[in-house]
This record gives sequence, C-alpha cells and structure tokens, in this order.
Amino acid sequence: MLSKSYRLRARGSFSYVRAHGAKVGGKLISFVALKGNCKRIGFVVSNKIGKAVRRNLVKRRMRGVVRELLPRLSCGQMIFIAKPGVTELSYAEIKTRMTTLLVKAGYLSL
RNA sequence: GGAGAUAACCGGACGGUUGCGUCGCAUUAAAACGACGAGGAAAGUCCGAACACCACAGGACAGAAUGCCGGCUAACUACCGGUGAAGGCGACUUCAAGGAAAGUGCAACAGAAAUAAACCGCCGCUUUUGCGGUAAGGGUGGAAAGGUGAGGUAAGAGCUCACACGGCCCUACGGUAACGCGGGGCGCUAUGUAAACCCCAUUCGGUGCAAGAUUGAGGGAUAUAGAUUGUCCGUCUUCCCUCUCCCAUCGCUUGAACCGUAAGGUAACUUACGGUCUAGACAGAUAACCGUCCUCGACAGAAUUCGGCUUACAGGUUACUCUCACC
RNA sequence: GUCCCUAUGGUCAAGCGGUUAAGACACCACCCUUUCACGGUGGAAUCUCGGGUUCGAGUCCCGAUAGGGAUA
Repeated sequence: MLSKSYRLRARGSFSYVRAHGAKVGGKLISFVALKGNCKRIGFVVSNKIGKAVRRNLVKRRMRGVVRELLPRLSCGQMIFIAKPGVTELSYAEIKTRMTTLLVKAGYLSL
C-alpha cells in the first residue's frame, strides 16, 4: 500500500486529470497523466469489473506494482483505469502491462 | 451397499522478507518500537428495534400490516413449544389457519338447471298429446340441495327410524388455552370464494448517520408563512430561505456485546458469577514474493449499530429414517 | 449507502382470474409470379424462476433472479 502522500485523493483532481491529462490506451488497463511537482497516483476500478472481492484484489495488485516502481517514476498526477477482463491477469502480467504504459507515456526513467 | 431427511459445527495450517490502516508511547513534526486489524453469510435490504432530527407527538377519517393457542423478547410479521389441516412407508416437511344466517360482487366452458329446479327417467290422470306429482336413477361440472341401510309411498322425498356417519345447540371429563374425548337434544334450513370488496380484533406519526450537532454573511416576512403525514380538526411559533459547504471535527464503536461455568425451562430464552476489549476507514486498510505440509482450499470484503429472515457456498465431521445383502 | 421500477415469440408490445395468450416488424415453409418485390396461408411463447390461494393464475399473495432508474 502506498502512503497517503503519494495517493491521488480529491474528487476534483480526478476529473481534472482525466479532462486535461495525456492518455495512453491499453487493452485491459489505460493510463492518464498530468505533469506536476509531486507524485500522486490514483486508481479507477469500476463496478463493471466484478464484485467487491475481485475489485479489491485488482486494486491491491496495481498498488503493489506502483510501490515497486515508485523511486523510478517522474513527478506528476497519474491515474490507472482498469477495464473488464483484468481480473483474469496475474500479478506479473499486470506489472508488465503497467510498465509498458509508463514507458510509452515517458514517466518511467531507467 | 443404496436412497433420503433435518439440525449443529469447521471454512487450509506454519514460517520468513518488503509494505498498509487504527491506537499507544513520545514529540514542533516525523522516524523507530509495540498491540490489534473482515464474515457465516460482512451480501440481498425482506421485517423489527436502538439512536438522531422534525414545536407537541394530540384527535377523527383515510391508508397499511397482522390474524389457531400458549410462551419468549428491548421489539417484531421473527423465534420456541403445542393444536388442527395437507403431504410422505418413515426420518420429517408445509400452512396469511378469525368471520360466508351483516351486506355486495364473481363462479368461464359444459350442463335441463349454478343458488336456482324438471332434459331424460319414474308415477298418476288423460290418452298418444298434454296436465300434475317426484328428486330414487342417468349424464355435465370443482361444486347439483347431507351419506348408508330400513320402513313408507301411486312413484318418491328427513316423510319416519337406526348409525363407534356429517352438521348445529347444550353439557360431563382432560388441558392454562387452541383443542381432544364422551353424553344428550334438534330432522337439518345454510354451495364455493374474504392471498374479491368487506366486517371484527390488534398494531402503526414521518424521515433516515449522505440522520444530525458544532459557524459566519446576505435576503425576505407582520399575518402571511411555517411547524417533513393523504385529508380535516385542534394546538403552537417568531421564524424562514439562500450561500460559504458538504471542507474539517464530532456522530464512530463498551454493546439489549462476546466467551466460559452453574442454575431454571421440553425449547426459544432467562438469571447469577468470572473473564475479555475484539476493525473503525472516508479514492476507502489484509497485498507481493519465497519455503514446508495436506484432503490442494468454495461462496465471498465491514462503512451507524444490534435481533431475525432470505439467498450463495468446494469439501469435511456428528446425530436420524427407509430399504437390500450377510453374520 | 439509501430508495424505487420493470420482466410476455428474435425486437416493440396489448392483455377485467375463464376457450387455442391480441397485434406490428423481422424470420422460416408453402401458394401466387418467367423471376424478384408486393400480396395470401400457416408455423414459431415453459408469459424470468420457485412456492402458495383458487375448480381454474400471464393476471392475486410470498420469496428469489436478472435488468434499469433516482439521490449524493
């Protein structure tokens, strides 16, 4: 789990980032980001993905990936959006998909 | 071995590294350390309450719910025990189970006729066409004017009689009661449906923690307006509206709590004693990786809190019934 | 979280407890036509599921399932 300072929390900033940020689409996970001073990461896992147990599992796995990659991330507000079918993926698959998205968007420094 | 039925319980275990939420300890603040950290259904939101606000929580009508008896409970339509009815060989299961001589409505098709008698039939008279009597028999239907037997009659009919038949009324005994089980009387008129309207009895004010509490500013209003009910009556009042603003704190977890023992009770449950503190978030905490073992792990994630109900559930354990084979 | 509504052929749908569940579009088969279209005839429904009330439920009552909506 991320500590509070690295989480994107306010409702307004979610809609602001989704309106103005740069989007990178993926098959099962999408990514929206906006450059800024601090690192803030949010996750969207809607009702369509599954019941509460599956949604929580997806969220936890995505958070775990972000925690591993956190020191290499550049600053900005980022949102990961999960799509139906993501529950079939294992942790390793989610990790590879998210790293490719971050590399495409240019937020991951090697 | 096969088939079945109900209830109760369990719901992978252990270890390591990194990481998260709350609390404690400290502090300007953090880090570090320690403790705790999802369920039997947390789910559906189908009932019932606590708690909060609506001035008071008043009356009448309307509306809604419930409806055998007794118990239990903070409360309930729940739960427990019994009665009756229906189903099953049985273990056992199901039942909104008051009132149809207060009134209204409905009962398709079939059938002569559906709450009302005469199609066929039977009998008498007349005579081969009618009139009268009849409810035994036929056929239709879910239901056809109590059933069976005997007497009786022109033929028949509770017209009369009998019943270890039914109904109604009175009554002895058992039971707290529903009711059960006997006795006597009444020839007996009375179809079904109230999960159709309705009648009777009992209960119910509304909204829901996104309830609500903690500020400031602006505007409106003196009899309008308002006081969270569908209508009316009664009563009361200076307050009402908008924005800041749904941002923060509180509400928020010690509670009709849980565990154990004993006693009472068939049981639901109650009482006494002892012990425990056991999630409290607000984009919302349980994850990732590795190792060992086994039967290889289902349904599923707290959001104000409790008591029930309903639904989902891999596999396993215990108790029960019927049947087959063998000893 | 709280609170509502709906479910009838493939689709849109009507249906006062009572005959074989009314229609429209689409589909299939046959007829008509030299052929296609138009037209005609016929077919196709476990009334979402499970119980109950009733002589008899698509309809009334209870429970479930699925879908949709309001609020913030």
